[in-house]
Amino acid sequence: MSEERESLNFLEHIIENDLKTGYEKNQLRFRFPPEPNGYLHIGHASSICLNFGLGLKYNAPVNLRFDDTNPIKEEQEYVDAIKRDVQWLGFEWDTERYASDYFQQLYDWAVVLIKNGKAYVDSQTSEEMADQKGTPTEPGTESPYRSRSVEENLELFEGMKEGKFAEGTHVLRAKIDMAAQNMLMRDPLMYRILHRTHHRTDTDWCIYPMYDWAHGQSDYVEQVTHSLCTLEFLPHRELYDWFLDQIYDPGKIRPKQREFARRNLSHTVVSKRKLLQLVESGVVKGWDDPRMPTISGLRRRGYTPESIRNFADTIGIAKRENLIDVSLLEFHVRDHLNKIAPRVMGVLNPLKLVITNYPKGSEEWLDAENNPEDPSAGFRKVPFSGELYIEQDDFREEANRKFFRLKLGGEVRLKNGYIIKAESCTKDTEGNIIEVQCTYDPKSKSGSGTEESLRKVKGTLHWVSMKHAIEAEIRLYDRLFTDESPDTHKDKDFMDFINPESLKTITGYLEPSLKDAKVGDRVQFQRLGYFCVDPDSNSEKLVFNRTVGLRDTWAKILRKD
RNA sequence: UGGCCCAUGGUGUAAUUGGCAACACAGCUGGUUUUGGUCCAGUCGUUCUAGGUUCGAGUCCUAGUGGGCCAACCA
Repeated sequence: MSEERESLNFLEHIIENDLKTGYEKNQLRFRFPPEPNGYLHIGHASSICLNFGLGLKYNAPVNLRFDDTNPIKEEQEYVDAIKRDVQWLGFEWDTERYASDYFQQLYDWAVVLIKNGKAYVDSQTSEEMADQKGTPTEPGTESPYRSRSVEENLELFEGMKEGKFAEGTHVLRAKIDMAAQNMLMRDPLMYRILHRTHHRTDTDWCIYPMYDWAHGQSDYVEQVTHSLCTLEFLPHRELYDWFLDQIYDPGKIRPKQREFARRNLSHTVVSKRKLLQLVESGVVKGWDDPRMPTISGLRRRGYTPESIRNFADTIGIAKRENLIDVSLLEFHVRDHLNKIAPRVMGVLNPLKLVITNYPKGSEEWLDAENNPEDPSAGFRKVPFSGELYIEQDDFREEANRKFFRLKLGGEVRLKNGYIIKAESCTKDTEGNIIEVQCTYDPKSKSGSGTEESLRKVKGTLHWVSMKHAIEAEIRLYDRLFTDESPDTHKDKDFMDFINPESLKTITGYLEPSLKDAKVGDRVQFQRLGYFCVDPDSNSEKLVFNRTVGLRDTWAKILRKD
């Protein structure tokens, strides 16, 4: 047995340390806190895997908490989509929570702050307050309303809550320090007036807490021990702690905010605003377009939850800037699909192949192994006949020794079938090859055990019988952007890097066993890649998405030459 | 022109906390193979710079360089 020490990421080190110096293991608690204002993407997946992964590792509960403090942007539709995505990834939350569950508690605590002289109602415009904020190098100036009496503040705040004031007329601010180095400590807003309908509290409230006032207190209510967020919230930590100081009961768990660097994936964007722009501009067909880095897009593309979890585990977590190559994500989906996807044959760029010595009009059904990686997957039958389709790329009139495929006078095996030899080909008036004529060796049938069947030939081609083939729409996807980091160029917009060839739709010819394929089924088209059945399929027509191509050594050789 | 955070092979992340810099991916070479897939073996390549502390520094200190973040009634 290996005695290798398990390597920990920096957050696990923090937790281990906390376990040594204070917390009991059974006190640990985490949370994943999405705002329900958009769809989850691969970056969220990483955060989900981090938080729920820690929950699994330490056998600690993880809450799913919706950070729903802004009724202008948040909708039930997003709540539903987020829950579906987290579940699909394979995680179970302990309890489903909402920041809006705590609106009353938050209000009560705000009253405490006012009574303690730690918060006040400001009645200036947002422009005036912005002017007084100062800059990172100059201190701000205090609001003329900063010294209102506790009684007046209480009355105004209650009035705000009762809906007596119009939006924008008053806010509640924490009274901290207008000269603080940290801009967030310069009397940050705690509440604003919003006469809006909230997806859960309806019209119960016309004041809504700001993120900083809601998040840490929600962690505290839930007794979350480690509140993990991305690096841009680092300056918020001081405020997070200040707010907790105002309400903290020493007998309870005091949550800690810790920050990690968000994972950036190459050749894509993940900001909700930019994703929305892709949808609204029609570059993609929707949030779940298979080219989108959303979880719903990846799901539709054919990614498995396992592959995404493995990806997240592999890339780890740290505090430095990063750009993870999308090929690593592709590696993980291939790795998983290789183990589970049944093999089938399909031809995407058909070239007619005629076997001149095959008995006219006859056919036979050959045995084909479903998955060499999984013997228990068994075998199926595929029909063979004298007229087949092969890939155009698999035939050349002449070629050098590196070309393992079919060339005139050369031999090749048809997968699960016979060894054939190309004798001649036919061209159209423009010189394009439109048909290949060949002969086959009847004794070379796969699996027959004959001497001829055991002959080694250099290449093996996939094929389908023309007569038995079923047609399907095949959607071939490529990266959405031509640049590895499209939204980091100062002089160019990310939309300038849209890959015009991110989607190619063609007709493919598939073996008939695919007739009963169901939406979501994942298969490997042998020698081509992994494909899955798209929800656009119906009883008339099958639609396949290419999840990812197979590793292609031949393409690499071609590139080098 | 203030403060804070970060810096390890091409990419991402580790390094038993100051003790022989490693793992995955990518690359390259070869082998197996009825998928130019998978699998197997091998190989290339790393601590931003300059000082300092120390028997010993990727790790600690100082300075520099480079990158990121900070002035929404967003989260």
